[in-house]
Amino acid sequence: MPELPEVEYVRERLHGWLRRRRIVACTIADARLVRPARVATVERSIVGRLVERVERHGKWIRLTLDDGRLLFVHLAMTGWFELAESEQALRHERARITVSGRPHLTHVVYVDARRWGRWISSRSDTPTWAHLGPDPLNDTVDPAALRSRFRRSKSRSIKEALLDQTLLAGVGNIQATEALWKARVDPRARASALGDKQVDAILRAISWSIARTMADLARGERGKEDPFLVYGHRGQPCRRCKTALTHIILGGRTTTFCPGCQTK
DNA sequence: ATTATTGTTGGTAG
DNA sequence: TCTACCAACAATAA
Repeated sequence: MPELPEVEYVRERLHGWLRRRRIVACTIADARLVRPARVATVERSIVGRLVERVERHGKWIRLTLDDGRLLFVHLAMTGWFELAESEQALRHERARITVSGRPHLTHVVYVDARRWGRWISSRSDTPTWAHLGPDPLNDTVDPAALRSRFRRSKSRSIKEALLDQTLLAGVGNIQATEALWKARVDPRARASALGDKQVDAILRAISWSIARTMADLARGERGKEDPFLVYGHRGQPCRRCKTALTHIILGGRTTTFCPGCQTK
């Protein structure tokens, strides 16, 4: 389910469950999760270690262990973490980390219906992590730097550019759709053609959208009625100008927008 | 039965 | 080397 706000929510929970705890057991039930590494190798690399840090950049989570070992986790479309009360496997459980605790052992379970998620155990940052763009929640994004990155792409739309994790980390299809509506920018506009004002408006809109989703999560609104203004609302009247929202495919993803008030 | 889905990646072509 | 495009990955819900 996750884009940046959901991944941050997961990170906060993991931090509470794992930080300063010792990993006493790890079972990886799905070899796909760690491919091309071996399940036993990854399990062995983290068992016995203390978890020192749980961090996030974009949609990636990085656990730092007390010997410097790093465990990178990507939730992809349907990855999530839950606490399990017993040895009984949860629905779609793919892996489990058991940590020592007071008073009992804690079973932190990774569930993932579609099995697109990834765990990577490494002694140093992966190239993917190293190449991520600035994180709109953790970092101060430099609008001028972002504009110059946008200008380098010849033909790409702003919608496609926003999904490029090396430009900005953590923005997914929902956040991009919502932010472009909020910023009144046509998703088909060439990224290279955007003016300073538009880029500034998009950055503000991304922060707004992330903050709104995080507030919903904090209120425990997950799975409640849909909080989005345009995503998934094709055919409905635009809340600003009443024009019917339409949709197109950009970068292989459904993109809903208002043809009336989102301009190039 | 059909269609859609909040994400990345590897291959290919240019 | 870089950019762009697209199929593939897999399970569920409407």
